[in-house]
Amino acid sequence: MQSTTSQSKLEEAKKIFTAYLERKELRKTPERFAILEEIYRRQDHFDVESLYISMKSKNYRVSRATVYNTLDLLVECDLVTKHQFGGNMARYEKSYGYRQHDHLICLDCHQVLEFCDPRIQSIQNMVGELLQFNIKHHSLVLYGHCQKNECPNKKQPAEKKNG
Amino acid sequence: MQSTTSQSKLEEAKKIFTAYLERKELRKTPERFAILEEIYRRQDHFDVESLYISMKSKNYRVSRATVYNTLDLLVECDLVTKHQFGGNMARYEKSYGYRQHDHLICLDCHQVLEFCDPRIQSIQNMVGELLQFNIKHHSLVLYGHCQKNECPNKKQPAEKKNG
DNA sequence: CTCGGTGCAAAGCTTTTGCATCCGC
DNA sequence: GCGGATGCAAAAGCTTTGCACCGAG
Repeated sequence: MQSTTSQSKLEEAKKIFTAYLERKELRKTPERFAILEEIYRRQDHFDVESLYISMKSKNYRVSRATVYNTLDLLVECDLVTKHQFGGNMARYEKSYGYRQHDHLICLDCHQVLEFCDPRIQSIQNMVGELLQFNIKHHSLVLYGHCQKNECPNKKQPAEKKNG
Repeated sequence: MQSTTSQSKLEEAKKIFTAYLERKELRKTPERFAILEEIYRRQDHFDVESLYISMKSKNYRVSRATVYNTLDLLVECDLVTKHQFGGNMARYEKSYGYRQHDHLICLDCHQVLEFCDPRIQSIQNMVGELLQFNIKHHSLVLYGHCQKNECPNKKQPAEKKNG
């Protein structure tokens, strides 16, 4: 049962993006749609540079400026989500047709896992009510040590003083 | 009943920092303690530049390099917490003797509010158990529109198409 | 044809690094 | 006095901006 395949999500996303561009009276340039396609082909939490590189490596002629500009548009129409996972560089992921989720990041190998918990929505509602905020979105990230063998710091570094 | 005043928190923090420096065999330089004091005097969620500027304006001779270096040490011994609230620049706040809390940020005026909810701890525990992670800390930030009069975008811009 | 969008490179900002000097231990 | 820590400035890394050209409407 794949009622919504990766491909159909891309098609839906294109329609949404088109409608958004029309509503804002922005131009439907090939670069904008190429970037949207590249993003929906990806599965990871990517940064701007890696998206730029992967388009360049396919001989697509784009500039970083356009990638940044288009990402802003895609974030604004909710087709892409932007994250600040702690480094100095933003990370992005496609978000149309994917369940709302939060993230878990390994402090050692930096892998990113996803999880869902309905309580976050309740907290969001409750706090918004309590503090009189009209909450639009949230960011929850848990940081810890994973237990994979590939992970560089698998064994907890046991508090060594000077021996 | 102010069993722990702001002043006594600073004193406690100094002891913890001293112990930490000794344990790590690092030097107890005046700059390090001056930075700790300045941080514990502050009440806001500050960035490096504003901490640096406020020390400079008091004619204290410090460099950004030392501020960055010391902040790393303070974060490592849990006297200061580092946040990435979405911009490209990190924000910090003192954390010794203050209750664990999360943040709510106005998308318009960027004010930062704090709130507590015990359910976050449960989520953290549950997810760590489920995904086999040894979770060390988390970051939950809610973004929304506040309802203060001072706020620049007080009135919600009602989806205007073209007229 | 218009003027918004693009590519490229330069500039901007935050953070890190190199090196001579300084001072805690 | 030794070697870690500091101050300063230069460099690095991510993002934004300026400008001439291009192409969507």
